[in-house]
Amino acid sequence: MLVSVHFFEQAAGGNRHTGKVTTTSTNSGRSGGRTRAKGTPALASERREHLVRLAAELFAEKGFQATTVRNIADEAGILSGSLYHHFDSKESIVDEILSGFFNELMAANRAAVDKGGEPREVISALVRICFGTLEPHRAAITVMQNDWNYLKAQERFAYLTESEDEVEKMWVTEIKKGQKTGLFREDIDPKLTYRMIRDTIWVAVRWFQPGGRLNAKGLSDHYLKVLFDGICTH
Amino acid sequence: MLVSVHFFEQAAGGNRHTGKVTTTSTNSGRSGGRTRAKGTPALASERREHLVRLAAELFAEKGFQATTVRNIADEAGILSGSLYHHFDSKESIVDEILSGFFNELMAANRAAVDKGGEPREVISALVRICFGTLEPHRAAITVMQNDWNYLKAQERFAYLTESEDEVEKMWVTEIKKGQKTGLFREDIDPKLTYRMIRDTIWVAVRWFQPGGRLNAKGLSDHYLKVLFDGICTH
DNA sequence: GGCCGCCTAACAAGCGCTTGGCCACGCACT
DNA sequence: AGTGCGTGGCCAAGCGCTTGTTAGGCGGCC
Repeated sequence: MLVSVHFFEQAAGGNRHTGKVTTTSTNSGRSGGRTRAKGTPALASERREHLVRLAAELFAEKGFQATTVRNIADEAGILSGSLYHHFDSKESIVDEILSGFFNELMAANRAAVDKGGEPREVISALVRICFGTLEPHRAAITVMQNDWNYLKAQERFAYLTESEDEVEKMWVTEIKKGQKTGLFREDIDPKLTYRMIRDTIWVAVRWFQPGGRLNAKGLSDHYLKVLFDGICTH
Repeated sequence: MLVSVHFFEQAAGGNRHTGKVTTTSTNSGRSGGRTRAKGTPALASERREHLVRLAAELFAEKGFQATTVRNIADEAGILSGSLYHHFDSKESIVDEILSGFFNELMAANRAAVDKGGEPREVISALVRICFGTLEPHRAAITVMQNDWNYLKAQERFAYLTESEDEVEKMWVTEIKKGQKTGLFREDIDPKLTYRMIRDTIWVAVRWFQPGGRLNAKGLSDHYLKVLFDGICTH
């Protein structure tokens, strides 16, 4: 609504709707180049991937539901209907983004747990993994924050809930292990503690800026300090 | 000819609209008796407040943008257009909910800071205040979580940003004070720490259940333990 | 010639909101 | 007692607009 980011090469290219004025020249000017050069038959569509990245950028700013297919098309300099040549629905776009993110995240999480070690080390690793995804997967995390309820209600995105459950088990197991070995306090609730850690990390996507004062490592270090030892001096 | 209408048209008119039957009980109680008793001219509309509460419940589940005026009207057993007899826009409904919440929150925050005391006590009080609003103001907090970006872009809701800034100053001031007196560690970033605390608290509205295992006090106690001293034993 | 990428043009459904009117009630006034 | 009238609550109908999606066609490249 408020956006209207678009650049104007589109004005020439799109040449608008009711404008009519002979489409013809339209194409010639804009995508005429296309310049996919010579070789490269574009494995599994290079254009498609580009569109996904454009969509991801918009999702990262406003979330999934708040982004319209016309927003995405505008950003790409095409019309909304043309998107359906590459995707069969708006949801399949976000599916591609989300499943990619979750595959990577779950693989990294499992590796960290399988590697073993002291609970403190494992949890440190998990925290670092999560913060580490903040930059490369901003879109997926934003969508996960804003549209979780909407998406998880659809069976297509059942993997969201499944992944969530699996991750929770990892964390709770590790926290309990730490309590047994006397490393962690007995008077904290494992499940509750996990939830708060999880939320604190992911919600950071709202104010985290890739080029900003703090990078993923700085955030992780800071948070782990507070998490393990608190903000008080001892 | 036209006279014939009188008796039942109202009852029929009540649950109209495509059969549907709506929420039933709502109506029966509603315009049938009307029963506003005798005196009580209903100061500033008692009906209106009821509608606000219904809307708040829906906002608490799905957020503001995801809730339609027809959802609200359905819940009340009336047609969407009828809502505009009480409110002049959908936004004025959420405004009522949000401004009420922020007035209460800010007053409590200011009181806690003005009361003074050790930074640890002040911060404890602030944390408890926030967790304490989770139950009575679920709707406002959910909206604040889901629709913050959309709302803060409109000047009508300028008080959101203003309040946010004021609260941040309170927290940062208090944290820095604690660092100066040697109570809090020097190696934490006040602003960053505040943000993480804030987010952790508010985001709890997603899984917090009023009748559940933990109430606001339980949550506060647990969180303050971890915040001040960490999850490790010492 | 076949495919890829895109346009044109529309669709049905849903959105927030408006307009105009009907009805029941309560108060005031004859 | 009756009449008149204001008012609060709602319905009926539909406005203009946006949403995701579809159908068919056209042009350039291998």
